[in-house]
Amino acid sequence: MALTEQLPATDSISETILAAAMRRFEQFGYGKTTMAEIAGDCAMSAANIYRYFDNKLEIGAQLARRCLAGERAQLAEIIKTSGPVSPRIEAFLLENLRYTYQRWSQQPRINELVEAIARERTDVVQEHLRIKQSLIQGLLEEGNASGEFTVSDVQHTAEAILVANTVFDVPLFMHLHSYEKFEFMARSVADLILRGLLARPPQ
Amino acid sequence: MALTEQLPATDSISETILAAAMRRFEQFGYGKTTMAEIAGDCAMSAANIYRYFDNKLEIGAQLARRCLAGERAQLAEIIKTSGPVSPRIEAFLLENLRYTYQRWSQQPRINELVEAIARERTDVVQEHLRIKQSLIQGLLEEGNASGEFTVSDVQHTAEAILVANTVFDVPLFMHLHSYEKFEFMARSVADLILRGLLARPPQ
DNA sequence: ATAATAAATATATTCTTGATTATTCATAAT
DNA sequence: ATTATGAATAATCAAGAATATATTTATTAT
Repeated sequence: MALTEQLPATDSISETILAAAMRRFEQFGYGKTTMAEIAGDCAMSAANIYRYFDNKLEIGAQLARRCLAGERAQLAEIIKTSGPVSPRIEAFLLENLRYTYQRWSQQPRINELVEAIARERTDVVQEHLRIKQSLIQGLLEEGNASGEFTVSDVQHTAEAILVANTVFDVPLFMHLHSYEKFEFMARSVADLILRGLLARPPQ
Repeated sequence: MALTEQLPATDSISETILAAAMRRFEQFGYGKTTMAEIAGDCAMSAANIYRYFDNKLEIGAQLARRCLAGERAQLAEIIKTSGPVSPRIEAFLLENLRYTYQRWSQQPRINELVEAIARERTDVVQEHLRIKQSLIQGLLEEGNASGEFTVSDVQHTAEAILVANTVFDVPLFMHLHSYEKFEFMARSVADLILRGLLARPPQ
């Protein structure tokens, strides 16, 4: 299984538009940025943007996709180290939390973008979750192969692990606790799950 | 540990007001119900309600507390059966989901009340979670006593179980999947957790 | 043909203002 | 004293006009 995903081919004008939009979204937010402003930054008319993107939401969706792909690249980086799988699963889940929290607290504008997309472009988020699930699935398979785990249904187990970590994945919850508290809870959940995954000696 | 909670002492006029408010909230929702209407139903002036409740939100909070207490009573009912603890934990988590889903789909008005309270009276929800956690804690202790589990830190484990089930507890997520899908996922998560809780034979 | 635009239209947002409603208070009834 | 109210005030909501913005279309330039 390839851990590095393929990016779609890109043409230069689309890229220019995306870059301009990203700068605006970062600084002023998705809602406050107008098509005219993005166009102005690219020295073109607003109408011309529509030759490259269906609409504003599609620009947002493409940027959100990249943002989420970056997050997954970071996660993929973490788990591709060698050694036992358990600590890598824990590291994966903790990194996932770290990313959610820091985007929520440090990049509220980007977060606003991601939330808007989550609301109106469910497909983007679902793709993200699907790929994250496949990353976990890979880890489970690796653990099975090495004898560390004996997971019979890697697909549904990976899904369950993801679902159990929902609270660490949704910015909406981040205001409820301090980062330290969340980190503690994520460790607890990870440990709880890992205890169940570890292979048992035949009874 | 007492499984039945103590309700606060109540006087009759407060009860009349609460009952009228509940009928209105059920039928028309929290937002659309006015203090004047509640007062009218009780044949009193709106001003008089303020002799019994601080404000409208407090009426909503008290009703929400009762609603959540009813939910917990149902959960307590389920887990007080005898026999092995594992299936009772699973039943607890499934019942928790069932309650969330059916309130979301069948009683949208009541749900609106609970959501308003969740937003503006965090304390009510936190108390609910605290007591649910203590219910799970009781199960873990029971499992430890019977030798079914070997859980070293029942408090934090109970918290982790609750946190891992967040998605089944928040109405906001209910639109994402069918009930059947949620039920399947809740089973997966429960099984994942239970595998880790079960006592291992000494290695 | 392709790329781009200005002008036209449709959609969404903001703002204003009037009405509704929550809450308080001074006063009356018991 | 206690219970209750009508009237006053403050806060919120809702409807609609005005504005701003997204998107489409007809046209121009290359």
